[in-house]
Amino acid sequence: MWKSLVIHRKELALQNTLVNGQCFNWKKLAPDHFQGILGDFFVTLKRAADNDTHLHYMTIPDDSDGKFLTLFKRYIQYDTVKVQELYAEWSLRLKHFKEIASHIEGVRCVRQDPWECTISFICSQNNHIKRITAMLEVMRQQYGQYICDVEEPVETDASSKEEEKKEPLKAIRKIYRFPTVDELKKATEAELRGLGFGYRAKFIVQSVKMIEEKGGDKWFESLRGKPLEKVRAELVTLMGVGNKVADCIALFSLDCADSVPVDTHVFQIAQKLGYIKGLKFQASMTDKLYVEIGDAFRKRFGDKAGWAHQILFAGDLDSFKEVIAESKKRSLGEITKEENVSEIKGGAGKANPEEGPKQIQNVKRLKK
DNA sequence: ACACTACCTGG
DNA sequence: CAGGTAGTG
Repeated sequence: MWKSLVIHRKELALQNTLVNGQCFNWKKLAPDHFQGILGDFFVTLKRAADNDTHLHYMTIPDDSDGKFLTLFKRYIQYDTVKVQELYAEWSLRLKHFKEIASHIEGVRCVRQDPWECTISFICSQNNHIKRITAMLEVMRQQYGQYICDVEEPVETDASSKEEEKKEPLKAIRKIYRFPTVDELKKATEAELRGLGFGYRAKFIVQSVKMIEEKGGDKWFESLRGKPLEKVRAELVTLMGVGNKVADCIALFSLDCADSVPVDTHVFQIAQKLGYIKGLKFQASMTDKLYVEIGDAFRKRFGDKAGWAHQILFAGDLDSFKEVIAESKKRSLGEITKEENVSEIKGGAGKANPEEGPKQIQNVKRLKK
């Protein structure tokens, strides 16, 4: 049974929020048509082309008591964050932010379950979204609780396309929820390797054990509300969790809106644009440098810098790449030149008077 | 503190 | 090479 929730496209664009790399539990069936697994529910989300204000949803099991709606609202931070206000504020404050953001409206950070988020991002290292999504699907099917069957059009390759054009093949996809700590505890390294997790298999097994020893879900909950530095320090103790993954977990599941995950791409952009203090080029990421780049973002965007980061880099997906690549480059360059940005509400980071755009002269290639 | 590398797998 | 990390000099 279909129901609907009032939320404008500009507050939540399914494409820009659900499959931008912050979570891996959603599948795009068509534009504005997605399916995913959220808690105990299998969810279908849809927007009509002629309706900007309503989001339609259907779940299995049916949401007869509104339990899903509560869960979903918390997931998208419906009551707590208005992204249009953030867009407006940064657009006003920072030249060209608007230019970028106008191409990628409705980007939100979702508030995920920290346990699922942690395992997901351990899988994300040195990996791409498509495979991460596939790996986690396998993990759910192997260790999670069964929810339901869903009929889906089967993926066709080019050669067989002709014959299947008339009546597209349907396949049954079995939907399972994400395993609990106890459920995933049963997985062995060999098992996970066999399932295609590669060298991450060991990290998962060890981290699951560590998480359990620390108290599981209760440990994660105890991290909420703590400052980012503290949260990151705790998370980094897990095997397979470094700064970047820790920041992803903090931002996407533990309410650290000021967390700025610095991946290789952000690192390279920051370097070229002189986000980094001093003129000396550094070939590799260090703890110090990592924090420095994050601080540069926090100084410019304030206590929700992680959201700004997410909006700016959500556009790095193929669908947007060409459209905004140029405007983004200019924009980020512009941002470094902005004065007085530390006045932004809740602006964090230390003021640094002598900081300014410094073109790095001899930027050698990062990778060969 | 920083540099460098191995590491699973597949597009 | 891909939205990294642990381990080693």
